[in-house]
Amino acid sequence: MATTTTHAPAPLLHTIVLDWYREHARDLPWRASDASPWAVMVSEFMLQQTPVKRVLPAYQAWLERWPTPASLAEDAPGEAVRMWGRLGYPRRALRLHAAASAIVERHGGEVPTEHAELLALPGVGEYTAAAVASFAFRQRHAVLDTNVRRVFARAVTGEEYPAQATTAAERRTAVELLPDHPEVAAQWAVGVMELGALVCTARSPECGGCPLRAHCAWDRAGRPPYQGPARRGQSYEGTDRQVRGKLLAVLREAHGEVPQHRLDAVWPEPVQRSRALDGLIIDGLVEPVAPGVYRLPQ
DNA sequence: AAGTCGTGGCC
DNA sequence: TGGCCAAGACT
Repeated sequence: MATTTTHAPAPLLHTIVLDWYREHARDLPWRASDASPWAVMVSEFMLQQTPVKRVLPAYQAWLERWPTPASLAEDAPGEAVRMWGRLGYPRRALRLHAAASAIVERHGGEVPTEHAELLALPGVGEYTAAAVASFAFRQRHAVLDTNVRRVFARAVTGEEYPAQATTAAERRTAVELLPDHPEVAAQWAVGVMELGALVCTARSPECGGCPLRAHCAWDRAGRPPYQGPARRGQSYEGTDRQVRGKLLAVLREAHGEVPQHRLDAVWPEPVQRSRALDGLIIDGLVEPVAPGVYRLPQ
């Protein structure tokens, strides 16, 4: 099947994005030339669904305490959960700790360089494996995060937002547009992401400052609003997630064992409270030490 | 494959 | 105000 190319020649797009990135890229610590692969991996875990601004201080503190996978693996998983603080989705802390252990066990303490090996680590999915391989090891991979998907949806497909789940067509676009040379591909990947983060944003894109405007299908079509199915929201008030958050906050700040009554105090409804606590235990975020006594996992 | 999983900031 | 969104992974 022949590939239909409706966008500008790829090499032109590459030049535009690389030039724009060189001029406008944020100075983020995990992009520094001396950032280790481990540092890049830590940043990617933290950036899964958490904004850059909130990640920055946590990232610095984390790497000061655990500058290598081995140093984290030697500590208790509960310490990782505590250091995670209020970044949200604390299972990521547990998975990062498990990934560090796997790196020690399977890779001699060095972050693996192969995409497949990265993908096999706990908490590392398609995106994170590609991101670490690209950003830390300067390899050629299609890096499809929410920013890149949005830029492609607009510039290539002419739609305001991508579909809920990543489609095969999106992967084809990403691969088709990937520069041949690995180092150029790595710069392209981070450049498109940055463009999505700073200019081609979800709510109020600044098309006036977009280097791709002349080549953007969505802009050419008059920037029609999103037509697809309603994107499901993330309700939070009154959910188990909220209760879990409150319970875990108590355990994080306790530095030791916590009696039942202190957990009971955070949520009045006993059935939901109990269900939330059970969920935390099942997830390994909380450890029961005796009847009615809990702590972070050791 | 649609749901679940935290937290905070923005308009 | 409250819904929407933020470098996803997992089941």
